[in-house]
Amino acid sequence: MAVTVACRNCPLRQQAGFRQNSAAELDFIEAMKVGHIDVAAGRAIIPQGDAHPHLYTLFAGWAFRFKTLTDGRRQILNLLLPGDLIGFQAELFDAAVHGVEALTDVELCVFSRAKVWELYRNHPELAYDVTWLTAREGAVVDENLVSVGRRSALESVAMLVIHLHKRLKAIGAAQGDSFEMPLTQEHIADALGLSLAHTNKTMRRLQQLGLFQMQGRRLTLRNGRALARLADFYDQPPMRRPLI
Amino acid sequence: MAVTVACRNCPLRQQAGFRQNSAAELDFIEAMKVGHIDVAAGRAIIPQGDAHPHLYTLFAGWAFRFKTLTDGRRQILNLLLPGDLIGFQAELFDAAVHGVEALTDVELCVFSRAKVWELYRNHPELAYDVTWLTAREGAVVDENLVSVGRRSALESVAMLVIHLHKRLKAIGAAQGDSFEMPLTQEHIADALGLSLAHTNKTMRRLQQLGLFQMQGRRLTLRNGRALARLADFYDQPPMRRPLI
DNA sequence: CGGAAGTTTGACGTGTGTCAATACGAGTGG
DNA sequence: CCACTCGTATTGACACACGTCAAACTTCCG
Repeated sequence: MAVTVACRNCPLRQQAGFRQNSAAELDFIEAMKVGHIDVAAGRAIIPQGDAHPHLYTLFAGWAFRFKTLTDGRRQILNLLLPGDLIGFQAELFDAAVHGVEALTDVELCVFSRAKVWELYRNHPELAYDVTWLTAREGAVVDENLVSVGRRSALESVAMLVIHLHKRLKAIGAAQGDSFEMPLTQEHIADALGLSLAHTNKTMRRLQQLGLFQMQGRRLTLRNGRALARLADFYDQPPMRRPLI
Repeated sequence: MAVTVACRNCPLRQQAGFRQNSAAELDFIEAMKVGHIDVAAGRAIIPQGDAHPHLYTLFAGWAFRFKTLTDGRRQILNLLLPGDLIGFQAELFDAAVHGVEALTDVELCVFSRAKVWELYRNHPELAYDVTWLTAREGAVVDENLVSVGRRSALESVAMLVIHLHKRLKAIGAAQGDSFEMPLTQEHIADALGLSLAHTNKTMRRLQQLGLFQMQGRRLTLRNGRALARLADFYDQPPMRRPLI
């Protein structure tokens, strides 16, 4: 069960990589927040095609955005981690053109759609943050698109592992070179545009090569350098909000 | 040569799908605009990895965002058409993590990065538009990712053709069922994650099936319904800005 | 006319998909 | 504590969509 905390004391804000908000902003955020809900692993947060979604922030757990074709083929667009915004595209457009599903049990902060405009009018710093978060999500999708389109299966999985590790480190959810890994091989396949069987063989090979290791649901990097070389991943400096 | 027009008279604004701006907004936009430049087809608008890019609006012509791996493999992330914003991610992050290249000869409106913050502070409607444009670009990338990851070559090309036609119609750049098509088969291959040879065979096949036709650089839809069925494309209502 | 850029085609190889069987691990109920 | 079950992981045999390579052809343009 979630222990509801005032936004000003939100543990996410303590993390490096989160901007310090002013008192006025925190007041507004708390006024805009209308609830805090739990969603069980595997349940929909926003059904694909839904017309009147809410606006959320992912407080705890993992989720993912996806699209499915009518015959059932599914593409995972990107993974959502604590601190990510959910449902803003649906706010902007008429209906959600993608679905969002909880990957683990998840806690969401619910915000009032009605106050979005007030946010833009009275809190430009927050408006800027919203744009920033939207663009950052886009950058993640871009990177995934390169994997799916131009990397081999081996390279794609290497990229996924190293990229995940980097994101988790940034929010303090990695322990050194290892982290909790709730993704099923089917999720990985759907994220990378691969089949389940081939995903399995590829992960197996990367582990035999000594690049990483899985013990239960915990993934440990064994040779980050080699993974990065394989994935053609040169670390960017972490993304910072430039204004403010 | 471009005939520079005051933003208030910008022909793009006449198109359906563009929001009406207030006089104050138009004043601000004109003050923020610092130039109007031409870029020849094939030249870089923003080099991949550049640190201090400008902020642009695509006024005329086509461009595309892309990423390349160090060994030269290239993935086109999405196509940019008149009215699209260019260089905003680079404004938000430390450096452009992707490149932008002119596909045809292109005209760009150049805007002052220094005034972005003023835009957010004094013109929330415009700030909202910026977020909206960012999210809409994301939606296009999402759709492309589904093609690359989960559609066959035949389906992907069908999707590209029909999606392009839809976007061009929305900005008045299509003539009925046909439009000017500056993409080279190599561009299409790089956008869809295919090889050049296979892209050619696939396009050839779709034409033999009577789904579309190319005469020189002009593409004409011959059976939009069948294309849509192949691509599993159900038309969404056009995206509208909800506020204001 | 010559050359560069783009398109088309064919022969051939392979990375990845498909299908199907088996093994594993964690719950659940007897 | 043992079946049983269900989701997940693993593996092998086989097929095919797509990649690679290479050559010719077509268009355009300086």
